[in-house]
Amino acid sequence: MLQDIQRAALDLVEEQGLEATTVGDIAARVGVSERTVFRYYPSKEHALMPGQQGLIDALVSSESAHHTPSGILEDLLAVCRELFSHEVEQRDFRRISRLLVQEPEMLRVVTRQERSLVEALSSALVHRGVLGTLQSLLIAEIVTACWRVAWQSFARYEVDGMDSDPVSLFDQTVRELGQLFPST
Amino acid sequence: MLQDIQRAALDLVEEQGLEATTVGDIAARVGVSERTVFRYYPSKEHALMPGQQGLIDALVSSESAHHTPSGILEDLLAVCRELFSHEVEQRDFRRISRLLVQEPEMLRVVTRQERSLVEALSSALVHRGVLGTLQSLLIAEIVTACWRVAWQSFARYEVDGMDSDPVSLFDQTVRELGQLFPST
DNA sequence: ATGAATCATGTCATGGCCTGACATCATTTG
DNA sequence: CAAATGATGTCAGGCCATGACATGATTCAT
Repeated sequence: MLQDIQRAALDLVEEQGLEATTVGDIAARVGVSERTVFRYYPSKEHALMPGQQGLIDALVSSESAHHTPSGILEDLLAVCRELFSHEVEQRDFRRISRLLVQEPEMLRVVTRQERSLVEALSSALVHRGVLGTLQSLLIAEIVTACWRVAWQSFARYEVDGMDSDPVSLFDQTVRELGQLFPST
Repeated sequence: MLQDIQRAALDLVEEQGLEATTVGDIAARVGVSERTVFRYYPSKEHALMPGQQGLIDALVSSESAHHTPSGILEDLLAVCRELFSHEVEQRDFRRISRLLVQEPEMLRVVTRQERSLVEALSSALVHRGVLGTLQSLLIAEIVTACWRVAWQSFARYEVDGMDSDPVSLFDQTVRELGQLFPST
């Protein structure tokens, strides 16, 4: 049912656009009542976007042998890289990616939901006891930003019909990030 | 009127919390109709948060003598640093800062609005012709993240009743950021 | 000063999102 | 078989947001 609703939601947004798609439409498409949609998803946004719980879990539960901010960041980005390559295989990841570009509002939905990621990750980092609050917050923001930028780049390629290797796209993002801070 | 509404909105959120404060409450407090509130602000969120148009304008219109990604980032962060110190002088900046910590949902409001900043800045950077799309996007995300982290840190100090120098807080954020990418 | 145009505001209606309360039906379980 | 459980529908209501239109004030040209 969860998937039925999400599929219907994505179908409808592709057909009619985001703004024109109401929860009632989605419910009707699935053949359930509007109320039922809200039983499965806390909001219309969540029905459209599966959320990043997998990413959150992976990052929060990841271990790091390093004890420096830069080492920890590196490990977290490695986790992202790994997960990103798997995500692409998910059935609806590409559809959502295309919507990210075609419906600007979708990116806001994503960004809003990613707050949970930043909050969970930063507090998990603080909890490890190695990093300060500011460092943890900063790292969580950077990791999230990387994920979003890589994803958005991937999405652009998808829409343009170009084939792209998600992993190398992620690597490129991280590489560009590193180049922003030259070794002086 | 713009300020009247915002003040009333902030007053009410401080008194009753964010969730309990309706647009009707705000309108009643100011003595206008609900409809009028929406004439001045496109949404309840905007009434609470003045938006970052000043920051957007400053960043987008800033000039940079540098032609490397790292140089441009450095200049953009300098603009932020400058603006940040001014923002703190604004009458309601501290109030909003406190709400950022006390009402978690407020941070989501901010984050959502900051999408405009990322979009405007990244497309402005692309337009300068020096940076690629991915680089521009990445820089815009980093700049925004820095602003948010510095602001959030400032807000935490505010709530804890500690005095803090916003500029040195911003500097610290940038410094920590740099340390995430060790010169190898 | 007058009449028209403009502007700010209010009122009303509507639609979409979301939640709580309760009824209903099917499934499971003892 | 009967009770408990769970999934779903129905209904009511509140809040956010927008469009259409009326009204009163202000401005401005004559």
